[in-house]
Amino acid sequence: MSLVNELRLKKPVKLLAHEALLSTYFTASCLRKKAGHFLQPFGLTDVQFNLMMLLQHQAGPKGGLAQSQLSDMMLVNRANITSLIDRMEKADLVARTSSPSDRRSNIIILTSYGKELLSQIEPLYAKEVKRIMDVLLEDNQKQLIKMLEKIRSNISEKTEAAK
Amino acid sequence: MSLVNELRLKKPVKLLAHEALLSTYFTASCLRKKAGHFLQPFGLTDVQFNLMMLLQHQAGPKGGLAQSQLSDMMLVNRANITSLIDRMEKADLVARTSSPSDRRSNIIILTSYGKELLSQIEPLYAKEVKRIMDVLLEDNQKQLIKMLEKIRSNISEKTEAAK
DNA sequence: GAGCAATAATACACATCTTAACAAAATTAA
DNA sequence: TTAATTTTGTTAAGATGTGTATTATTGCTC
Repeated sequence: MSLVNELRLKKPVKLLAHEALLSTYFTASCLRKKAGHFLQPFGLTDVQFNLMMLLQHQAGPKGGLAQSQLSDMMLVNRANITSLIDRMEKADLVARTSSPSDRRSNIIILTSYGKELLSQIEPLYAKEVKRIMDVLLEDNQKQLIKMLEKIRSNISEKTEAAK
Repeated sequence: MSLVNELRLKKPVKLLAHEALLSTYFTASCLRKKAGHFLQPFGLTDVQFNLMMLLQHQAGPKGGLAQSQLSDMMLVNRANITSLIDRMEKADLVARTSSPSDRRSNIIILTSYGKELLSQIEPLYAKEVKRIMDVLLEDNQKQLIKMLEKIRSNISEKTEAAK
């Protein structure tokens, strides 16, 4: 089913480039919604899960990531991370620890509950991601990644949020 | 530059399918940010602009679209449209009119200011969309659209928000 | 070393999104 | 036709996103 049908549009999108943009936009929206529903039974949002995955797989040797690193890796504003960590700390998913080398910086780590919960969800999540993406052959997935990369490289403000 | 570099990740994404998902997600995020910055000088957000485009190009013969139609076309919840229209009405971009055939329904139309503003922005917007997407050949854009369509078709809850 | 610019986190105001609960109106069914 | 169901829009609570301003620290420069 095409975008026009899925969105119940009455008329086709005139500009191919615009349809490509809208497709990207709405596909991401669908993926986020799907992730949200998948994670709801575990009491997590997609954003919270992504943050926990970063802590699990991208943390340095000492463990944990600074809030500024998290905002870079999630392409969101720093201000955003503050309230996100507030909520996740309240839910005992992560904890703020102080950095020995920089007193301005908070190093965020997974709590034992956070680790436990993540280890429970992650294999199921990976399986579902594979299921969804495996409508495309591996080569096509690689091609998709390349094409999206080209598009991003052509947007001047791609790192704007990392400020 | 690859996703891993753009997000300053320390380690590669292990699962190809997951990288494809994240690529889609972050590319959409970049496109939205770009649109937001492009529209800021005109006093519009990307969401408001998209809604105005729908009113301009998807309205029925009588002109205007019901809030429920807008929520379908934007893949967002109905509750969302209420406050969005509130803000846009306050900014004199659109107006609520009553439907002659259904007293529950509001038909949303562009104000003359909204029309004027849109006609000013639209050609510039189209030009910029073309500029961004034309890093891909037409055939590649079509292929991208097809691949994303396949992915969406494989997500069970793709129309969930249209409820 | 003193002063200044950059960086990390926070606070605030506001836009956008979700779900759930509600009232009013339209539609379907018995 | 009456009753049950569905649809439309609104409200409220809460999560996520933006930009701007502020505070505390760090690092650079002279």
